[in-house]
Amino acid sequence: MSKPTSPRPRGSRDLWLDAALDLLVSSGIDAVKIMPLARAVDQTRTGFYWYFKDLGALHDAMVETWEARNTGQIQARCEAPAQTINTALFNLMDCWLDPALFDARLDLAIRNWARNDTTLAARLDAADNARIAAVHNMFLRFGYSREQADVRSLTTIYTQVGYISMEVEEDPVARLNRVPHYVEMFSGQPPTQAEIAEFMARHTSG
Amino acid sequence: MSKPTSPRPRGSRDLWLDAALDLLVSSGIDAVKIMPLARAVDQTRTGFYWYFKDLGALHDAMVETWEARNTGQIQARCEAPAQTINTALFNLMDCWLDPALFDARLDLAIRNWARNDTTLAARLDAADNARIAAVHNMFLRFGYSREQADVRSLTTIYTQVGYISMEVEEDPVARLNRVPHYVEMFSGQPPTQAEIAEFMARHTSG
DNA sequence: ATCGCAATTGACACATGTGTCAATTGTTTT
DNA sequence: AAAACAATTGACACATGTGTCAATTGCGAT
Repeated sequence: MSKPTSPRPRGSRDLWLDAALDLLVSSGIDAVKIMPLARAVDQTRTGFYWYFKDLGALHDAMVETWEARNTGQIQARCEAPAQTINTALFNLMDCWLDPALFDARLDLAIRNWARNDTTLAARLDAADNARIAAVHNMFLRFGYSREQADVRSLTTIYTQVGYISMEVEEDPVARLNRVPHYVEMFSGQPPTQAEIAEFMARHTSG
Repeated sequence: MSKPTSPRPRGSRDLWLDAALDLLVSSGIDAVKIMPLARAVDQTRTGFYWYFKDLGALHDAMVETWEARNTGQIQARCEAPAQTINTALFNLMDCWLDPALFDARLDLAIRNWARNDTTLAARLDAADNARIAAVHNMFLRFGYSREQADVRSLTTIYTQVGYISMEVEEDPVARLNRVPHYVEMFSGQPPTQAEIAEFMARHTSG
């Protein structure tokens, strides 16, 4: 009873930044304001200014976090060694299934934000082009023509962005079972039972 | 010289509504506020309340406009008579190329808005399901298995949403030329020269 | 011309948000 | 324990937004 109301623990830069990213994901950039943030982290509003110059500085930090977090993950997957195009595609599909490899919700939030922020839009555009190029090179590596690699890489990326954008909620098992069919569409060739089994094994751990 | 400053023409419900939709498309729902809107239409802020009860009433009117505008267009295209799956898919592709058939920018804006509005999200979800079902039925109609129709209809819709969502800007000719390749991926069968020619002819008017 | 309704207006009351600053409180370091 | 630095605080000044209301203006019908 000696502590009537707990004396408010100290803040930190990350306390604010993490809360800001959560808010961005759940409610969009327009909801990322200092007053609601202060309520969320149980700090005084003005304390914010100790860690950040102003709202803009917070925004910058958020974008940097996103870039740092998602950088190169897709590229790495596309460049991973693989015997066949289907194995390579299964490697890439890991990203869409494992939140640790790719934060889809943050990606969507950033995409929405970029719609009203031209400098961010440029950064996002560069990221998108890098992703498309990575998938494109993957198809080239397995002997597809430039034209074929064009359409197939675009479809692969568009499908993914569309899937995220629609915030599809489906049964995880049904979703997993559909992946081999997507792979078949993207490559134009049915994956072998061995390829499918290897992929499934990765995503059915205890 | 007897009119120093023009005496501000009268307003109307549509004057506000159209401006609101423009703002929604260009800057998102959070930018749709009465004061900026008043500036945009050169009216007094309070005049707004003559035509709408409050901001919420305007929002409702905006959603209704969207539903009225885009309703059934995709369904109609999917149900249009066609000899082959590829012809049917080309019919559907018309939507993605003709802004009069489908307002992609408005669709994206609504999708973003729905992310922070649960009742709108439900309406959008219903619209999405209707679209997927329409494409799904189209594949069934041409003899695809339920499983194949599943994956192919989803990929078709996801690709479209992804394309819109990424706000891709490409050369119209390159874009048009890619369509037959998309159709081939969606159906799994190369379209004939005649099918392609018929489609191209529709989109190469004087 | 004037009556009556449609449309517009400014003043008011209120809410939420930003950013600055001087004063104060907590925590280390010497 | 005192000095030095880190972190927090409330008061202040200001901006933008919402919604109500009574008064006024504009316009068409009689």
